[in-house]
Amino acid sequence: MKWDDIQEMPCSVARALSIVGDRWTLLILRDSFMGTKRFDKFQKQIGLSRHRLTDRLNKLVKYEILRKVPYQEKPRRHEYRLTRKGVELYPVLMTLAKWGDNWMAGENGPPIEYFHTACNHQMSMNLSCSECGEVINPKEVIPKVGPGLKAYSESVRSK
Amino acid sequence: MKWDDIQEMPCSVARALSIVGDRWTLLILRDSFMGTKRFDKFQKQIGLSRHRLTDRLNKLVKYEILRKVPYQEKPRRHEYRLTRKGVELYPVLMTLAKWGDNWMAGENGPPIEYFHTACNHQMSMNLSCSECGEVINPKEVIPKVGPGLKAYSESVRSK
DNA sequence: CACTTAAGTTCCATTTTAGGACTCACTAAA
DNA sequence: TTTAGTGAGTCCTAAAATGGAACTTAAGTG
Repeated sequence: MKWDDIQEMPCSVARALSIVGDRWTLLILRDSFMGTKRFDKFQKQIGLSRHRLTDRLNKLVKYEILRKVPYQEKPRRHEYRLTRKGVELYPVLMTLAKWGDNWMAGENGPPIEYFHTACNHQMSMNLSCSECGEVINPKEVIPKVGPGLKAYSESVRSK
Repeated sequence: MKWDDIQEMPCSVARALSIVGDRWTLLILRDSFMGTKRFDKFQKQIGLSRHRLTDRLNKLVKYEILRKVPYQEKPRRHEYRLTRKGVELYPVLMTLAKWGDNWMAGENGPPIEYFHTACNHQMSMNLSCSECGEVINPKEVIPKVGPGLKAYSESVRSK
């Protein structure tokens, strides 16, 4: 199976990873969320080759996760900003960060801490139910076949 | 920068990705959460080469995200089960899935839907604040230098 | 004019990956 | 008692992805 094929899988995790699941893309997005917008800054902060960075940024623009916004003419220069679609990857980054904090931080503790201005507390983030608001326990969540998978199975069967 | 070097970065996202941020690992874990435990089953469901799978499973065992549990002797066979550390990757998978549902599902809708037995509703998952319980708005979260980053800067400066 | 900056490109050597064939230890079927 | 099958790998080679350094373009600076 080639990497590009996983985009076809009837699985939202696979489809998301087909865009964001390579070596560097999530690190680029981490920097985007921290305010980085320009090519050289990404390159220095992340330390990947310029070649790769060009590639990844173009892919993110193609999939409308970042967009190029000109910030000067003569010479024409532009910066990369998160779109709505990009901003919605925030939970992915934050859950990764939390797991890293919990399991990979080492003796010095987490590198970054988070402060919630809405309630004035240092905090961490949990998953909660959109309906009842309670914190999620994985055992209380049951995955069921949804319309996308049903349609897929039918289309496979009819071949 | 080599891939292995990102583990040294003072960033929890980078450290988490150094383990789960390659082409296949999160797909393996997705299957683990869906109940898959055996080599061949992973291989068939994901469609990666056996060679890669061996590699990835060993890495996950090494980092104590999965553990090998024997289920028969003669010949000795074992299955791969999530550890506590592994189970705590649940939010990462679910936030990826939600993003995929929202942005990559296509006209047929999401392949999987989720049902919360605690409240008896079909639901999706949000990030909420550990302190006040409110749903998180990224703009209301301020990252601050934590102890891990402070220790790191000091150790760099003293060189 | 020589130097610098931002944002890429080009080239080449090295790494990683995909996919198929092969192995090993055992069990079940003919 | 050969034959086939299964689970879990290992080995090999060609193809793809990557890292690093040097080069390019279009300005602006001293």
